[in-house]
Amino acid sequence: MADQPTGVSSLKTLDNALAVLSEFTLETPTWGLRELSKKMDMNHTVLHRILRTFEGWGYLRQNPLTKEYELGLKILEFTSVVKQRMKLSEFVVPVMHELVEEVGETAFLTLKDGDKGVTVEIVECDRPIKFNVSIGTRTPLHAGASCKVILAFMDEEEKPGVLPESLQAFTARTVTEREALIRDLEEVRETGVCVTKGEFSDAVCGIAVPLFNARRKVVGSLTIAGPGYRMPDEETPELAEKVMNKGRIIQQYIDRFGSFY
Amino acid sequence: MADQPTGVSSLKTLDNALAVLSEFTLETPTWGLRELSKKMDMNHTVLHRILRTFEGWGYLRQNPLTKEYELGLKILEFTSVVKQRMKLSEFVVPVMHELVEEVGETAFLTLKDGDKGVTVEIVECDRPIKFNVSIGTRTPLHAGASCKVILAFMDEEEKPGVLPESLQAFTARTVTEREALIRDLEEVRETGVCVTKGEFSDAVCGIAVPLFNARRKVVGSLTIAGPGYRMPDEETPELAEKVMNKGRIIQQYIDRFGSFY
DNA sequence: CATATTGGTTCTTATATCGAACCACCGGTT
DNA sequence: AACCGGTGGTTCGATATAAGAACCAATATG
Repeated sequence: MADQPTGVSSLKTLDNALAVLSEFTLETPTWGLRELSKKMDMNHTVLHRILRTFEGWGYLRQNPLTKEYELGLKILEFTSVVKQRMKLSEFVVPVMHELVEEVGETAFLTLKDGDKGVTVEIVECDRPIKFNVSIGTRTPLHAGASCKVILAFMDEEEKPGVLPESLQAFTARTVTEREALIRDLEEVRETGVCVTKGEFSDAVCGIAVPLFNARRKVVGSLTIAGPGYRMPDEETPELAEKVMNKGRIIQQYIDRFGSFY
Repeated sequence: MADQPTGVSSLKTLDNALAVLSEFTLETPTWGLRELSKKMDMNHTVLHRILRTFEGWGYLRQNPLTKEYELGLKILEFTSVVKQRMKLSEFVVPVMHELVEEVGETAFLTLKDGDKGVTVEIVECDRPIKFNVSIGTRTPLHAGASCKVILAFMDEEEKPGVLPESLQAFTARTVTEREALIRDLEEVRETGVCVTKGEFSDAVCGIAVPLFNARRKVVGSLTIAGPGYRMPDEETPELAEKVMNKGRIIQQYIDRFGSFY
């Protein structure tokens, strides 16, 4: 998390507050008042007021024993709203379940949000070893099948804005060469599907197809991912075909009901 | 949504902002600037700044076509944090799945949050007709099995604070008589399980057992719910037994790993 | 083409936030 | 017990900051 504020036309108090909220992450889900005030280099009185206000609304709550603050249950209220807005559960998830049945690997749906891909829905497969990811995860667009396929189908003029100067390497196999990446993307555009091996996480193979809105702009992707040894090269074409089929079904749904502007 | 602020030691700007955010509900997920400013009786300039600040952080986003605002994907980031904090996915959900297999109805986990019960996890059954509920739903504690069972096991001194003056009726069968409710709760405490029929939603039967934290305070409940005709009186004892069994397993887990302070 | 919307911006005033200094409490040291 | 360093929490005056009337620009409607 720990995003940057926009800086333009924003409320300082609210900016501060949201910066505070963003510190409650998977890595550091709880904070003491003083502890967080040091971390953020923020006057502890100011921080205290912010925490209390959030607490009053249920966004945060204080552990009565340790006095530490953590995210409150109020947050959960919004997830239903977001998801229903994306119309995910009623139609897309069942299709994802079918896909998981067919391929035996975890499937997930990614949406483009600015210069990041966000995992918005996951259907896990029923095996002890499987690809693991959390809802809400944000990753740059240049690595991993789910994100690369989005990048591949973006308008040329939009790309410069979302690609950073230097492409961060997540594994030894992440494509960090601009030229190489562009060649990759061209191939993805030709075949209509993106297959990656260990680019974002070691030993993970991903197969992804793009999803478009009514104006033919990429808005996200449908992906399956699993351990590389279960997805050898000779089987990927067959798997890719299955992902593309389900992708087409979801696409038809989007076209008809116009979600994901 | 649309909760009240606490009023004590809070930041007005942030309070305003959170009040704004709370207007983005399942019923009204999108708002135009002027439209919302009227609804909230708030100067549109002020509102505009709030919306823009939220937008800058990804909590809201503006539909570029309609110019309306809606919740952004940033929200999803937090859900993983909350859930992992509750340690739900890794252990509790599998147990809930087992329960759903056994009884063939939807199961859900409710946590007490102040004077409300919050649905934090749902495992739906695999039937066309089933009980439906959204994650994050907040309901008063006096109606429905999932909430009544929490109320039943709360400390006596804590109850006055959470029970409103008049008990809202959700259906014709909601218990709104204080005396009757107290008798119900006593029975629940004796049997250790709460069975309700159509108290919160018409024709819905719910069976719930309480969950306690390390200090033996009720923190939530495990519930199954389905259409009344599939859960006739003669079968409820058997179903209740199954819910209690799974409840015990989850309870053991909580006792060992101490989630849900 | 006038009117009434909409979203968005500017600039002044007054108000709401900041933050130093302040408790009260707790646990360990001396 | 007195002291220290560490919590979380509170108070109140100075001033930075957000409120809001008046203002665009654009679109839609008659």
